[in-house]
Amino acid sequence: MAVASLCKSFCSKLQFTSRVSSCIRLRDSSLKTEQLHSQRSTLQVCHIWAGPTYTSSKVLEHTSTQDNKPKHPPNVFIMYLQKVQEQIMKDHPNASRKEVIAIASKKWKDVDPEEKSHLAMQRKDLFEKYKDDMKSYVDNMTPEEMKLEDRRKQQKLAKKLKTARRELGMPKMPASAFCCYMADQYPQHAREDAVTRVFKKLRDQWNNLSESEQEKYKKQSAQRSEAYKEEIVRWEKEMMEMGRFDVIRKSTLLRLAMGNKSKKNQKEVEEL
DNA sequence: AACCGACTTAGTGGGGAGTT
DNA sequence: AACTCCCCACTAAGTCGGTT
Repeated sequence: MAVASLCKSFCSKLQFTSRVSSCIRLRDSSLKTEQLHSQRSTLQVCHIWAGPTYTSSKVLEHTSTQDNKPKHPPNVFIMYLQKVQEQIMKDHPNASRKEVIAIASKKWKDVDPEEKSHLAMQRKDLFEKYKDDMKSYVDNMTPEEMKLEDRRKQQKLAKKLKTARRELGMPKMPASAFCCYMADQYPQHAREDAVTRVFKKLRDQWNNLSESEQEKYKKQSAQRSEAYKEEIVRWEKEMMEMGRFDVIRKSTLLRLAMGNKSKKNQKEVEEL
């Protein structure tokens, strides 16, 4: 709450138009109050709070839904980085994050072995505490936390799958008739009004189009859909040849398994 | 044992989800 | 599809835990 009130008071005094994207940090509560007192952090947080979507209630909502999962402690270099970065930023006010890390990395090589071992000891303690905290977290997980953990795992898998598919060039889903209409019309109206209003206008226009006028876009969409079907079959065949069954759609795998009429095979596929 | 992936920090640019 | 804004990869070095 100290963070909230501090930011609110600054936001009321200052008018910011731009925003800082790293608002996630706030939700992680990793920005300490002391850090906020430094001008740099305060300004950054005020950027976040001054933004149109991150109102105080939203941030509070995020923090209140935080689970209690212990965080993995940083390694010794990260601990060192945290220690020296403020000074580096003071000495090199225009340095990018990458440059700050590079400077710290260079300094790290010359750090006194005694200091390194001191940090290592600190780190060891933190890790022991982390293990204890983690154990009691796992032992005392609430049904909500279990659900959250499951969701995390699923999200992670989904993300991995998505990235793999993208990297392997999976064809994109075809655009709907409405999307085809938007693609056709939007450029002509883009500068007329705010985006949401243009979209509303085009939505209304779309709804008022006659059957025959809509037909043109339905045809376009159908063509794309046909092309997609061919592309995806080709792509999935290619993936099978590469042995990448993990990226192929479940429906295709199921169909193949059914085609083989092998119940064992189908079971295996379903288990994927 | 050796290797690999995931994770730790913060700022930032870019990707992508959500919106119509 | 275009746009906004949220979210994530990237960057550094080191470490853990799982797999080969």
